Amino acid sequence: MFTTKFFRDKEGAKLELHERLRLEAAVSQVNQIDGRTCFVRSGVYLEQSTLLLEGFICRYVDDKKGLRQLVAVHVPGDFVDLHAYPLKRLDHNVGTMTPARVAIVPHSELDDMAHEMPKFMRKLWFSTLIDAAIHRAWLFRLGRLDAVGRVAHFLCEINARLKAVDLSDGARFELPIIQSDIAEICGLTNVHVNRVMRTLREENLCVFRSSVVEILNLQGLASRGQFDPAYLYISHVPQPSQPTMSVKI
Amino acid sequence: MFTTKFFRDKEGAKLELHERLRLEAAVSQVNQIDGRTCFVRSGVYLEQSTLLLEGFICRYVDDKKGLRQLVAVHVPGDFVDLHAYPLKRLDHNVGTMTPARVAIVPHSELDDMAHEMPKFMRKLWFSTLIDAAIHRAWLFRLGRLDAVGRVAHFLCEINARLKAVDLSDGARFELPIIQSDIAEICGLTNVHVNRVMRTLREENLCVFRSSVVEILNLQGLASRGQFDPAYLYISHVPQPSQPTMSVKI
DNA sequence: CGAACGTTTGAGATGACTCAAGCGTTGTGG
DNA sequence: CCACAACGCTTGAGTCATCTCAAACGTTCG
Repeated sequence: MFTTKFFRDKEGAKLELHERLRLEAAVSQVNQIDGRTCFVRSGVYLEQSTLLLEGFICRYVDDKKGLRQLVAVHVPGDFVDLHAYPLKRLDHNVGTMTPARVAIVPHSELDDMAHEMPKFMRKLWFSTLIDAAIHRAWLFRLGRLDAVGRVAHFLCEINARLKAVDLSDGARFELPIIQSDIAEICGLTNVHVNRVMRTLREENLCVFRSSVVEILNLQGLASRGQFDPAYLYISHVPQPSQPTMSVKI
Repeated sequence: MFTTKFFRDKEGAKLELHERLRLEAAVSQVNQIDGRTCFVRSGVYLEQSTLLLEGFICRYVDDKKGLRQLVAVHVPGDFVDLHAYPLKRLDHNVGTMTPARVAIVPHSELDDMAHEMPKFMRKLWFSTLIDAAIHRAWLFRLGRLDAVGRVAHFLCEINARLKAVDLSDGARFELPIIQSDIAEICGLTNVHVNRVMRTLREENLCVFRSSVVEILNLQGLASRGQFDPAYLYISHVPQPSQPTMSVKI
């Protein structure tokens, strides 16, 4: 089933079975895409959106020197460019980070579903708002955290999101990306990301080797990255057993 | 009329007159709020949203030292926390930057409008997606620009947004905020923002004094901040140069 | 007039960057 | 099956942007 991961564990907005089935039926095709391939260009008119089934996809903006800033990373179950349904043209590019399997949903099908199931539309809207909430967490990360904190925050986020779709056991998961990807996510250079990873290793917080992330001290890593998963709106997340660090303001 | 500025000039999603009138009718009250006041706290259950009529409002996240990262700035005409309609609880705080006049719209009214005018709901969705697009531009700003670029980018954005609601003549506008606000927006210290403002002044790009921004060289400022207004989805903005066609990243 | 607040400037510290080189792994073609 | 190229990781040394701390200055307002 294509949609088993979509909206899994979303607080207050789970999909009904009939919604899930209708969405399944709306899938026009399933594609395999090579790794590191851009498949949606900024500014192009779109009539379909992409549900990610397997692999990792990112959204990014190019600067004038050709460097990239990633603005989102997507994990299986994410409706990657659902916002293209109302927007029609995106302000950024979308590409795979790894080989990926995706399900294509034509916007015309979403139109039909909007008539049939207005409540479902609300849930799709909700889904795009979670992406926006993640953007805000990323803004906090870039604006207020130092290099180690940024990487720690990112790893905590991905761990939480992968756990929600059973792709992390809560402390260990596959993440087939390279250090320069993390640099493009965290607004750092790849050289510095390398030093950050060493720091995380030396502080026994986290190890990232051969595409596997192993979190050795989840609470410590979360504290280092000031990570609070509330913005992910995942059900049953034990609320931030807050890092016990009272700090004088 | 409360809604004259809302969705003004939005590309491909202008409001019909009857939609505008219905929204007017949905306003339950109009409030005046003091400057620098938080009026929506992160995590609190909400049953209404806020349309900004006059003044400036921001959304922000606190870090553990009590420092703030602004994640959005709103200008008159913005439906500030419309995303609270589907989300119900926000992941951030909302507060005024200046004294502000706001119109309150109960979510129950939006429910009614959803039944009466499904197309209007689509436009509200669209509106929240523009906020997300702005988040992405801010991510680019923080991740890829240096201090001068960040401030330049921000000033270009505010200029463009204020111009769309007739609060900038395209080069000069009131912005009653202080340098530390810009610091909290751009992920810098207020001391450094001060030096950046001097640089912009010395390079004859822009002057910011007594709450007035005067852009002396719009093109130069945009170039310094790598600003491309496409993400604002404003009608009749001269479209940017389009992307290249290579596919492999 | 004085207090509060915001701006400006200086000097020194530091975190992240740049450039450069070496190392390890993987995949491939001779 | 080895050699080598390509790629990613690691480390070092020097530079630079931004931060921190500190002080002075300007403006507003009670």
